Amino acid sequence: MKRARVTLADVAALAKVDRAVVSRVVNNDPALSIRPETRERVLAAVAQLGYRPNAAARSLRTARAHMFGLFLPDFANPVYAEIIKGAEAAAAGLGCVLVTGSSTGAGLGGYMDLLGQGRIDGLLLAGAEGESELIAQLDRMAVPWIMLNRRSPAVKRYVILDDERAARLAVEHLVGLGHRRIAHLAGPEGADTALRRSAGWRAAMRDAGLPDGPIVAADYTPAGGAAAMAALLAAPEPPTAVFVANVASAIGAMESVREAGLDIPRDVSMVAVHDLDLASYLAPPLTTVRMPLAELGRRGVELLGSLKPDDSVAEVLDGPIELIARRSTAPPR
Amino acid sequence: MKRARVTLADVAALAKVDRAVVSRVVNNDPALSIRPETRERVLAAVAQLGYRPNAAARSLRTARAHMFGLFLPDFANPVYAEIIKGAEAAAAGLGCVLVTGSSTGAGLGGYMDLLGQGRIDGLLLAGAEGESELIAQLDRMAVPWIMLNRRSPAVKRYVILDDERAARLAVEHLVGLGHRRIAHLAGPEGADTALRRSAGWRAAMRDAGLPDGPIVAADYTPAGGAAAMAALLAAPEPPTAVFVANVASAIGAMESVREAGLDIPRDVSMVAVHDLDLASYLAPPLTTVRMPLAELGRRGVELLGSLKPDDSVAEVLDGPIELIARRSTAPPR
DNA sequence: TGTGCAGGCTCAACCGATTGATCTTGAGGA
DNA sequence: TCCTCAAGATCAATCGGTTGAGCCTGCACA
Repeated sequence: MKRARVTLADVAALAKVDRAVVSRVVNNDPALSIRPETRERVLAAVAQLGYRPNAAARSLRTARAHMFGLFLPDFANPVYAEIIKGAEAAAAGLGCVLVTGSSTGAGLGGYMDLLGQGRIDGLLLAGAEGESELIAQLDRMAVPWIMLNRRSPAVKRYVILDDERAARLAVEHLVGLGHRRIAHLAGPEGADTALRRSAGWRAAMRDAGLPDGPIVAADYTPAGGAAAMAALLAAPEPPTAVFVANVASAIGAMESVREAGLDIPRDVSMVAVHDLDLASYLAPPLTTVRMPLAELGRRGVELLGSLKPDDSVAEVLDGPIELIARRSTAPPR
Repeated sequence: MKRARVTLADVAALAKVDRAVVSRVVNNDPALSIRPETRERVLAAVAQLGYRPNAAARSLRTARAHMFGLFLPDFANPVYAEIIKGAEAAAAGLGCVLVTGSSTGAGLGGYMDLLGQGRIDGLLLAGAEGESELIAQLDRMAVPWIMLNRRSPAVKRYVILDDERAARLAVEHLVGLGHRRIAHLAGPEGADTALRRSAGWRAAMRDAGLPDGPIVAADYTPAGGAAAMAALLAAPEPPTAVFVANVASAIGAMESVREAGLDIPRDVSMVAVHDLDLASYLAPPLTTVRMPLAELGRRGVELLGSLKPDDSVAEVLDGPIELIARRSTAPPR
């Protein structure tokens, strides 16, 4: 294993020019006027030595890290995988990489401690955890941040999806099939996405001239969904359809329906927010509303890259939202 | 939003000491002898100004980035989520953060280009993509690397799990239930994990005095599993049980069984490698073999942190491997 | 009174790239 | 012949921490 550690100076020596020239050639400095043959010599030296600029030195001098942070609750939730993909691609487009951190580690505070000063050019906060103390700390550290799919209480710094519309699509689908008693298996209390989806459900029910059905809150996990669904089914007059706020909960909810000896969609129709590959392989294949999650990650990075420090952002991302009808929804009996 | 940019010099000025003292206090340099009251003054100044060391400057001087890379095929596969969690926790324990990259972006080559020189102290390569060209490049860049759950062809630099044992456990479970025609829905051809799991299956069959059943290769995806399972079922004498090399494939395989009008476990028993939360919520709940995936990530980081550059590692991780019996396995009819 | 020594700090070089300022050379014009 | 100017390249300060070497001061001991 050869240990190289090639620096600007090495390249400069080989090309017989000053380090400054090499730097300017490497960075394509438009202010540089140089003879073509000199440029060739430099590029040849770069190639021959396999030179790559030292990230730390560059960051130190330019005060740009070429790195974005992405903090999320849990890698195990495939919904975040989509967001990561979009963010990663956008970052790569800007010549940057992504550092990811999750709440399953030391939490946002611990994560920021590990990062230290100036390691990232901006931070994306996906999902939960909006502790304003930490936000204040981010501001003190001069790190631009944006919340993804979650509004910040104080400052306008977020990109969200049109969850209300997603909910409407889902409910309208159920109404169109003839359902009238449509329950809502909502997200965790206080979660912003949960609120927006609930609002959409309520609005759509009203528009259809239907009374609000029962609503139960649950974590965005299979276990949470299972418990909540059991509660809904235990009611004296159970719903004929359920609008589930998240596909992870829906997976658990389906299990509860089976446990209760009922059939989807014969006894209960089910539609959930967020489309995953997995949805088509569930039993029965789950009807979902596809949301532009990758787009959300992409846009977040894009904004971090272009935003001025004190600008506020309050964007409802205008991506395709569509109902993917599968076999978990059917007319009521 | 206040923009601070507090440096060592600011702290030193406030505490009326030299920058060197502040640096040594902050880093708990044992070689420093200092009066307690001075130390107090320094710490007070640090706290008052909210000083945090600049990561770039520190990296530049010490040639340590306090950052590890983790490259994986796809964030959407929950198996990698487990590995990430373990790696993240271990990195945090070493005071480091994790940069993740995936093949869905620009690939390993592009990822390394983005990282540049000296940004990471080591790289974990999870899953596929073992192009030796890139490995050579890593060596040139003096980046220690380790493959996770995949052996490298040339150099001994890997940590793997005991996939052969996992396969044995699965097959023995099926044999114990009375199955004799046990098929294998293997991983992608050439994948190292696939080979090891196949070997385990073959060995366990032999030990049980059974002839090898049919074997079909598939991607570690639901779609791959579905296609492969369909092929197995189309055989003149279909198996009564299937050992599936990966839980993602199993999800697709289950769907194929249902499509064929058959029942799990009445007509076909199924057991898959890797336990996920999700497995208990499938229909029926899937019997799996739990592997210490988080442990794998943890150990990878640990080795990166302690390994000397040219050491070789060839470790079979000794973590708990256990069969989680659920309802997808039963005696044959 | 001088010497030795250690405790407690300070000095300053260095890591590697960037970038505004400056120098050199040769051509063209007066 | 002298001056101007621009192309083409170099100089050197700078980013913020780290760290080995060195500098004071005061005390102990002879």
